[in-house]
Amino acid sequence: MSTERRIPLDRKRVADTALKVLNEVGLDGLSLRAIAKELDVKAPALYWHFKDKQALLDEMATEMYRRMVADVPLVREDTWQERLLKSNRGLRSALLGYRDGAKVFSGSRFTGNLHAVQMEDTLRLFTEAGFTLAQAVRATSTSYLYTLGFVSEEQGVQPLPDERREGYDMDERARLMADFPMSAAAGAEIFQDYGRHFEEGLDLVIAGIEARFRSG
Amino acid sequence: MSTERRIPLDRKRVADTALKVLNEVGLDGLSLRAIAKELDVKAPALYWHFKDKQALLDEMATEMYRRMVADVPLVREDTWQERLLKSNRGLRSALLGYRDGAKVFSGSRFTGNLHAVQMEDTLRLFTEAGFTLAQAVRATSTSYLYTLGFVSEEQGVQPLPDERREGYDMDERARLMADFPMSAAAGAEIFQDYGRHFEEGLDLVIAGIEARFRSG
DNA sequence: CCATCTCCTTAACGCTGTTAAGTGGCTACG
DNA sequence: CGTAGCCACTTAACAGCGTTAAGGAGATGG
Repeated sequence: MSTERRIPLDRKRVADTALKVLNEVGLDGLSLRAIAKELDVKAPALYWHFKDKQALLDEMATEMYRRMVADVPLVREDTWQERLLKSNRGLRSALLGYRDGAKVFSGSRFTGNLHAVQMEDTLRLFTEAGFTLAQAVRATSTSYLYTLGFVSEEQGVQPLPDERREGYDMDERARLMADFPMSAAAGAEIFQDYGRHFEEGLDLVIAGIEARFRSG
Repeated sequence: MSTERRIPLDRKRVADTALKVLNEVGLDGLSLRAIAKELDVKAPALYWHFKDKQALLDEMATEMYRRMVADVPLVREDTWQERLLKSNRGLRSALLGYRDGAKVFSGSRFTGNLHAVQMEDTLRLFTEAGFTLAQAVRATSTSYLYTLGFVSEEQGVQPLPDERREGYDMDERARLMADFPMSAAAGAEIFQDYGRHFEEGLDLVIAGIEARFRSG
C-alpha cells in the first residue's frame, strides 16, 4: 500500500539543498519555501531543524567552510607564506563556488568548531615561525579580510564565474568617464581579470607582513 | 484656510531620511513604509523618485560617500601614504556612522560621478609619485577592499560604536575554545580594540605596497 | 493498548516590495 | 477665463516573505 515513510531530513541535507537552490536563484531568491519545495516538504518543516532562517544560513556558511577545508590541503610543513596563499586562494575559490557566496559567508557565523581547529593550526604555524600571537592574528586576519572584501566586490559584478551582472558594461562606463581619463583606463584594472588582481593584492598583503613583522 | 501644500520630496531628502531610519532600525528593518512614514508620506510615493528600493539604497550609499568626502580633507600635497591613510580611515569612519553601513555601501553603486573625481585625483597623485597606473589601481583598491572587509566584519559584531551584537560574549567564547588555547587567546585580538587593529592592518597593506612597488 | 516522541502538514498572521488606477492642485496655453 | 495637462501624491491591491500555532500520522516503548 506504499506507506513508505520518507527518510527524515537532517541539518546537513537541508543545508546542502539550500546551497544548491542558492546557486540557482541567488540570495534574494533564497526563500524557505523554495528550499522546502526542493526537499519535497513544506516550509514550516524546516523549523523543526533550524530555529530560524539565519540558523540555516549559518549552517550553509559552515558547510561552505567544510568543503573548503576538504579541498585545500594544508600541511604542517607549510611556510607561513604558503599557508596564507593556500588558505586565501582556497577561501576565494570556495566563495566563488556559490552565487552571493561572500555575502552569505560574511553574514553568518559558524556552527561547531572546525574553524577553531584550523585557526589553532595556523596560529601554531605562525608562532613557530617567530610571530607573536598578536602578529599572527593580525597577519591572518588582515589577509582574510582583504579576501572577503575582494570576493564581495567581485561577486557584485560577477555573481558566478561565467555570468556578469548587468550595468557593468565597460563601453558605457568609458563614455561616462570621458572627463576622467585615468579612471576610465583603470576600468580594465578593476572590472576584469579578477584572478590575477586578487593574486596581486594578496601578494601586497603578504609583502607587508614580511616587511613589518619579519625584519624589525 | 490652510491649503498649505507640502514641499515636494526630492531624492536627497528621501536618502537623508532613509539614512536616519537606517540608524534606528538597521538594514533588516529598513522598509519603504518606515521611510515613508518618517517623511509623512505613503510608501508608493517613493516610487515617484526612485525606480525601486535598490535605487534608493544606491542614493544612500552615494550620500554616505558625499559626507565622507566633505569630512576628509584631501590635499594635493599628500604623500601617497598619507592619502591612503586619510581615505581609508575616512571610509571606515563614514561607514561606522551608520548601522550596517558597510553592507549598504558595498551592496550599492554610486549615482553621479563624484567618486570618479576623487578617483582621478588619487590616481594622479600615485602616478606622479612614480606608480604605474596598474600599480596605482592595485594599491588603492587593495587597501579599499581591506577596509571594506574589515568594517563589514566589525559591524557584524558591533553594529554601532556603542552597542554589541548578542552572541559575541567573550566569556562564553573562551569556554567553547577551551581545547584551542591560542585561538581562545586570539579572541581579544579579534573582537576588541577595532580601531587599533584596523590601523595595524592598514599599515601592513601600506608596507606591502612600499615593499613591492617602491623599491624594485 | 495506550502514551509519548518525532517529524511533518495545514492554516494563518503581519509584513514586505511593487503595480495600477485615481486625484487634487498647479501651470501653461488658447 | 477656462481648460488641458503635468506633477506628486493616495488608495487599493497583489503575490510572496518569515514565522507561529495547532494538529496529525507513524514509530517506539511500557
